[in-house]
Amino acid sequence: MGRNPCNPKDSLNRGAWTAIEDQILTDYIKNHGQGKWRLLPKRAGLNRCGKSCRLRWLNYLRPDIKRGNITPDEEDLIIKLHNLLGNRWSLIAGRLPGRTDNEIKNYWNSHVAKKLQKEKLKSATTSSSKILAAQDSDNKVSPSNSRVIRTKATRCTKVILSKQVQKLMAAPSLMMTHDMSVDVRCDHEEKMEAPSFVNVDLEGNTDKPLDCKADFEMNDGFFSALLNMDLSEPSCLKNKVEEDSNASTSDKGGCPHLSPAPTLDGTFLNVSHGSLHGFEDFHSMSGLMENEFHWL
DNA sequence: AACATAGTCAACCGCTGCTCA
DNA sequence: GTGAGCAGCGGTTGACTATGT
Repeated sequence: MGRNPCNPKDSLNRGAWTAIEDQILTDYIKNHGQGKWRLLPKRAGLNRCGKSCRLRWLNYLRPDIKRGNITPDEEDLIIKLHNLLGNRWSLIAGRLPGRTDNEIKNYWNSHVAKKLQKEKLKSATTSSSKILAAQDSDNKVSPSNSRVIRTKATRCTKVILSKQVQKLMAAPSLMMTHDMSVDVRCDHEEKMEAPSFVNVDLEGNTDKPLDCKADFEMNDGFFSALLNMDLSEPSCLKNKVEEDSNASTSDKGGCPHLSPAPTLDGTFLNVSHGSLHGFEDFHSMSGLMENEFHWL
């Protein structure tokens, strides 16, 4: 299935790129743009496979690449993002301008992982930290306990909504704003008249009561709010029902507010004005995504 | 100086998911 | 609905460099 674009038997150049090859590739992409990587080597006159060209450009030659030491701020962000996203290096890199997934992956493996391991060892030796270390260890052993959200792509994909969710969507506390648009499509299309799309208005009202499939499109504001959450701050994860109901639009900083929403297995997702509302905690959000919503 | 070991990072490999015919 | 072609992702490898003995 379109595999093996770089056949080792081909007499293509392999290994480190020369300055001349770099120049040829850079010139070609400047003139013709990137993409069509398979055709690029032939057209540019490079004796490389397209995959290799793509990698070289994305990880090394791109003009917007920031090279050099990872700053402490960046490292802090990498750790937070890794805590949230796991080994989704591409997603993590997307939040660090100028950094590539390969660079972050390498940095993680050679610096951060070891550093964290050392810290863990150190803390494990002190009696007061033993419990925390054990909890951390448990999280690693059991993915189901992890706070890592198993998203799979930079854009959100199909979501299956059950009848239960349909009912919840009719609840006024699920607010679909400009930050999150939803197309809901019925799974039982054959029983329905065309068009098969179900309208969901800003109040969450729907006109079809069946199991549905939705396309979620979340903009940067939504995702930023998610990523900017301080996961170490328990107050971010507690329900602030009264506070939120009184001042739902007075967000300051990255700690999302919560709304008194109905629950799916005790959880609910609410999105409003670029902030993220309504998580009981991240366990529940993981549960929401993995069980009721099919993110994977 | 010579060798061994550890660390770093560019590049490769195999796979998945998306698009399109 | 199916399969080919492709881009992109994450894990791994291996060349190179730095440091220690």
